[in-house]
Amino acid sequence: MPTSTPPQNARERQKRERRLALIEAAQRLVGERGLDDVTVEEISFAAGLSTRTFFNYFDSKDDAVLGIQEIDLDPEVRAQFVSGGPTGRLMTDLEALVAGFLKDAAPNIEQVERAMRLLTSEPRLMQRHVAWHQRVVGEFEELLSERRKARPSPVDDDTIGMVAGLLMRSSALAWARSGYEGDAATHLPEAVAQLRLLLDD
Amino acid sequence: MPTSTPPQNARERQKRERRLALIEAAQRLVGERGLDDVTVEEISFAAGLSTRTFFNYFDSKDDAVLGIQEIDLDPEVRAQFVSGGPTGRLMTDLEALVAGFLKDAAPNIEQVERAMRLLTSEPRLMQRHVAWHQRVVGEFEELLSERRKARPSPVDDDTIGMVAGLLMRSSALAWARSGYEGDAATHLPEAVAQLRLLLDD
DNA sequence: ACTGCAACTTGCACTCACTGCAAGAATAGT
DNA sequence: ACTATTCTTGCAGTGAGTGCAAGTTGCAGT
Repeated sequence: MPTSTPPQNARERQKRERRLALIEAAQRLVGERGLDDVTVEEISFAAGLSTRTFFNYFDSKDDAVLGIQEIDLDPEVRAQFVSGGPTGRLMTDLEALVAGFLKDAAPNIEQVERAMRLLTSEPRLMQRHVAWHQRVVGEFEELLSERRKARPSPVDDDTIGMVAGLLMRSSALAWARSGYEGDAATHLPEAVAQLRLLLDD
Repeated sequence: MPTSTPPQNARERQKRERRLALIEAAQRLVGERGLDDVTVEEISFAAGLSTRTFFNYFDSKDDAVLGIQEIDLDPEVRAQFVSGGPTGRLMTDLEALVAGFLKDAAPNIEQVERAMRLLTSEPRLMQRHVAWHQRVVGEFEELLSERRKARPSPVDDDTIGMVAGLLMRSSALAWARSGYEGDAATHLPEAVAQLRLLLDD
């Protein structure tokens, strides 16, 4: 059961369709010709929209290629983490939180996969990608400072947030290495294990 | 004794001076008026150079504000790490490596401090900053894959690189929190301790 | 169906970051 | 002093991104 109910009215549907069309066009054209040889005008035209409208949907060309969107974590996962759950052990709960994010961030697996492939062929995109990643870490930190009330920790938000970000990225990389089998959250335990291994060296 | 010998010939000296002038002008003007209300033309003029020359020194306005430059790690630190030293224990050696980077990355303390302050007042800069940070992590990974020959590790380069990046950032943050007392490397042990604390939760 | 409303799209005009090129100035080596 | 090299600069151009105001389209109530 999807947490976000699919849109019923025409407005919402069109919005989603247009967004999708823009991402699809951007990824396809950039894949064919390279990031710097595709203009926003071309992407917009290919998606059947005006250039101006493109910028109603995305802040930049790069964002469209990466399909970057607002992150809205499953409220249930969020609530549970903030209230000190699900297990009460921080590292374990962090794992659950990151898994929730990974599920939310990838509504469309193929799109994410394409984005990750373009990320390696177009290094410039990495900039926007890590900026997004940083925003997610910021989100983690907010949740942490709330959770702190329910269950204090001697470790500061920055460190925990960065570790959460590390786990997210590490499992995404493992997922890519596996040839995009299943979903990224599958590789989370592996990421945690690697981290422990290093620290216990 | 500084590892990089100061430049003797006029060319090198001017280059450094012009670079400095551009950074100084960029930081000052952006601090006064905000990132989006300062043009590259104004920065260049304030530094006594042409707009075109600005782009011979920096790839973007943001880079100048942050004073981003090529990273060239102390060859000695580099060689020692690659050959499996200084202690042979990965986490400890990583700490030494990061300390080396922190020293190299901050040739001018005040400049770095100003950059870090602007980083909080101008969120857009964070994008370029993390992109730079990512480049450094990439550098770490190269060193790791070389070190691997001398001293293999069961942990993969990605994870180690990210942990090194985490330590670098964590100690920079602690340094900022301390009101920029001394230098960032001072706070490295603290960063490691925090990380261990979290993992051993 | 009609109407008024709000959301969305679009064209237009504009600013400015950034680039390639070619000419000119400064500097280093001999 | 002569020359090769390196660096600066102006110029002309591309294209990303923005504010605005005028249209268009879907929505809700009557």
